[in-house]
Amino acid sequence: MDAVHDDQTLHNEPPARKQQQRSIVTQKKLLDAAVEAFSENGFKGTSTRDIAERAGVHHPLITYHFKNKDKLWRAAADYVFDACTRSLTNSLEKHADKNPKERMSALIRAYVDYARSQPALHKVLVQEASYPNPRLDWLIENHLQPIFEVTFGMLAKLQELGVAVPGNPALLFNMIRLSSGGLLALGNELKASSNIDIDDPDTLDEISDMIVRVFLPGDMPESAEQEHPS
Amino acid sequence: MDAVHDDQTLHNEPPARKQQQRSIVTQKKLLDAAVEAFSENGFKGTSTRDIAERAGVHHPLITYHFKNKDKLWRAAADYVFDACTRSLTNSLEKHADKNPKERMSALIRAYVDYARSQPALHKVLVQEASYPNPRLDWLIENHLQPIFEVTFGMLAKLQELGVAVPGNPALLFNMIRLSSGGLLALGNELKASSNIDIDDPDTLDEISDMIVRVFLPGDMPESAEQEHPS
DNA sequence: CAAGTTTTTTTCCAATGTGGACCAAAAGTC
DNA sequence: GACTTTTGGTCCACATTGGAAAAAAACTTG
Repeated sequence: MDAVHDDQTLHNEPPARKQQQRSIVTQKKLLDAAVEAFSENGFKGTSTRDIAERAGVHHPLITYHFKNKDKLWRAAADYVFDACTRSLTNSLEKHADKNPKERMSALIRAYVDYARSQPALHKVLVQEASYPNPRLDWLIENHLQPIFEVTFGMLAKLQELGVAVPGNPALLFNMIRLSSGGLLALGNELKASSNIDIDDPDTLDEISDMIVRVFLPGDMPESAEQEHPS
Repeated sequence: MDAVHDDQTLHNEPPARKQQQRSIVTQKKLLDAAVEAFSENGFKGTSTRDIAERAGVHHPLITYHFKNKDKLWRAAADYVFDACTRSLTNSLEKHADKNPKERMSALIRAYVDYARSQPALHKVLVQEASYPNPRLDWLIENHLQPIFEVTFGMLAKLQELGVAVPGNPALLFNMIRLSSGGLLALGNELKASSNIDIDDPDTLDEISDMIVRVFLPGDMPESAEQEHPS
């Protein structure tokens, strides 16, 4: 009777019957619309009706599928950040045999690509970090913290090797994150103010290349070139 | 009868009498409140009543002083961006006799300091750049374009001198801008996610130092050390 | 196909937020 | 003391808000 209690969203009671295909489609449409709307207008500035309209769906379906606005926001955040984490993890696995600099370069590239396909990643964060609020805490605990810790370590290692610029690795990490995510979130502005077109695939190459060149200027030392998969 | 027609806001008819002190105070209170509210919740997500409440002022005074919400937004943007431009211009004048690298370093420092005192600078931009809209165009034309052009030139020069990292100067400029402005806009998040406290004055030093170290890694060549004030 | 379940549609609501108008009182200016 | 600027208090017509409820439709499963 209530999709909120399905496996897809909450795990209370096992559904007597499996979720229908059209239900999955509506949920996805709603999530996409929610991400778009929330990233444009923030949590407070977005109405559930606006989301439903963007999704091309009757608005009471939000109540049906996600219970309420807050839970919809969380589902939308999961949707975006889980995909991001998957994409980053994927890159790490794919380049597990490469040296640390190449691994980090690939990670940056993966992040840039994802931020391009989903600029909401950065926008939602700026929106929620604007003032202390429970959604921000939730976001940090559930999505940011895990990725950050891994990346801090990688960066610190690269600093030891003389590849990454020295200084507080946390600061370094956030500068990298903001340079890439921010550029792609400001797409509309950059085109008009700086003649940068993030829709041009070459621009993406240019961005990730420059980030690597700027933040990881050193070459890998010979000794560490081959071993050190840890 | 209508403060909107005063010199302070629009320049239609000269006021028969000079603006009263308390009027200036309320305008300032409203502008501060507007900046805060707009940067937190975006244009759409902010109500004039919310602004009036933050300012501790009866909401019809907004109509009186600024005519409507849109004009209030523009006045608030002027308020923030004019101060920023003043601060940057000031830094440039103050270091007019220094060499290009030192001049740019000081400029970055001035920007970091201003972004700290007014995180709305960055937030408002991300808010408005979220989707094409007339306020964004207005912002670019009236506030961003002028500063950008000057800075592009300075950066290109520094690239020629081998001080700044090579690559599209516009991209470089925006990365610098995002690294600094973004870090300070994400203050709430950074404290919780990365243990970075932007309220600590040392952190500000650390940030501007790292930006210089990262984006302007080269030393000034001997030859250009002394001359080249142009 | 028929019973039972999931999903969607339609309609409704009560609350409150919306930007803005209006005018009388108060405070300031000349 | 005449006049103007600024503020306080009130009101409005209306749109939007998140959400409830019930009936209709679509689908699944036996």
